[in-house]
Amino acid sequence: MARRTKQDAQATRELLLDTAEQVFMARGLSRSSLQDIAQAAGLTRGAIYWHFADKLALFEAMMARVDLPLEQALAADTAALCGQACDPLAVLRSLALEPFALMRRDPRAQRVFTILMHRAEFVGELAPLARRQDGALSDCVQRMERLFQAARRAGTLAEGVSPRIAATALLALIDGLLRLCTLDDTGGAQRAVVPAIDALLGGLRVA
Amino acid sequence: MARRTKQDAQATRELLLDTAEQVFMARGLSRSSLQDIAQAAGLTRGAIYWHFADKLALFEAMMARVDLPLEQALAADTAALCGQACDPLAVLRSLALEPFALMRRDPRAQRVFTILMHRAEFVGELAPLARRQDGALSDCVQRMERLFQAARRAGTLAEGVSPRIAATALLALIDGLLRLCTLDDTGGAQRAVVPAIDALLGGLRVA
DNA sequence: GTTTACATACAATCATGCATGTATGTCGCG
DNA sequence: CGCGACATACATGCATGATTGTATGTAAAC
Repeated sequence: MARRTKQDAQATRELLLDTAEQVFMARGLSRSSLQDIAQAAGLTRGAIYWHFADKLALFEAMMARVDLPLEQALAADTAALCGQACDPLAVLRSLALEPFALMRRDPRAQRVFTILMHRAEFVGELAPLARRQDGALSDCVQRMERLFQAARRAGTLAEGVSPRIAATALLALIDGLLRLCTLDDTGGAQRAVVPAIDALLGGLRVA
Repeated sequence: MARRTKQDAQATRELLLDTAEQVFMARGLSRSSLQDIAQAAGLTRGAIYWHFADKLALFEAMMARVDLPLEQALAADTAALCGQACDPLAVLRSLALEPFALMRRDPRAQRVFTILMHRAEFVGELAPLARRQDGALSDCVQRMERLFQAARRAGTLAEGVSPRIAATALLALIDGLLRLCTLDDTGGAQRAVVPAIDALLGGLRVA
């Protein structure tokens, strides 16, 4: 095959990313060779090495397609809801539900979440990615912590629990629910998302 | 080197399992070669192939050292606490805290949990292991679901939420907390364990 | 004509599984 | 109680396949 136009090349890049998603999902990150991905895409490794430096760069690009929109959506939501000066716990509820809404409306996000949760070993060469992921997590905790602080000032957060602890608890619940949702395909876990988050926030609210 | 006595061989086996734990922890399951493990243990691959069929069998044996005691502890706890006919939600609280207690008192369990959560891709040849893990999980959910049913009969479970949903929510929280605890070494997540579980159970209790 | 967007070819590195070597424990036998 | 004979608990060596990175070829776009 020969050279295509720039749009074609961009389409090839997206095809590689889409295919990588599915191959990573099916065989796991480490067991997926670049040969597997290229073949599944109907191309050769040459195409991959043209568009990406190596497997790590390919994986990073794949994550970026989902991570960045999610973080933007979270930031936008926070700003919009905080502007209305409503109950901070209500804002937290919306934020907590956002990743699950994203998963439902975007199968690409669902695949990437599944890969992150169950199909990758974040160690060695992937350690920097893990640290970036951790950074996003602690950012998330900090944002939620501020909202819990606001709830404390508004008098809606229970006495005994610190905002930091509350934020960590909520993050853990979201993480666990995401793990369960990406684990079982029956959708049994999805039905527990809203009740679980409501129960936790209810338990964190003043009696 | 030459043949050792049977106790020596057993010690070698344990040494290989201990070493595998640390190597898997450091480099991840797929990036750890049997050569790595043997060398770290001061032995050769021959020793590994003598004691275990392959890497999968080694990994399975490593998990069994932690999984089986945990499940036994959980079953024993359930029986003991249920025998006292106290509040089912209190029993659930004890059960939920058990894995974290195990992690604190057994660094081996902590390493294995970390490997399970962050250092392995449960797909392909590891899929049967994932399914066994899922089985244990759904067993856990069923056990918790029965306790929530008891709470419903005792009138302590909130009206709106089904026992199944409540059990799934609690499992998700435990899973997420375990993930956070095995992720950060600062111990910040550990301080959130008890408040988080109490908050969720509080939110699931009648007002 | 030059650059782009790939395909193809090649060399090097590993990890695995197995086959074989080997020294020592263990046990039966006289 | 000594002494083969066999089994055990590894170490070593080798063949094979898989994967990676890179170097080079090539046809079309610009």
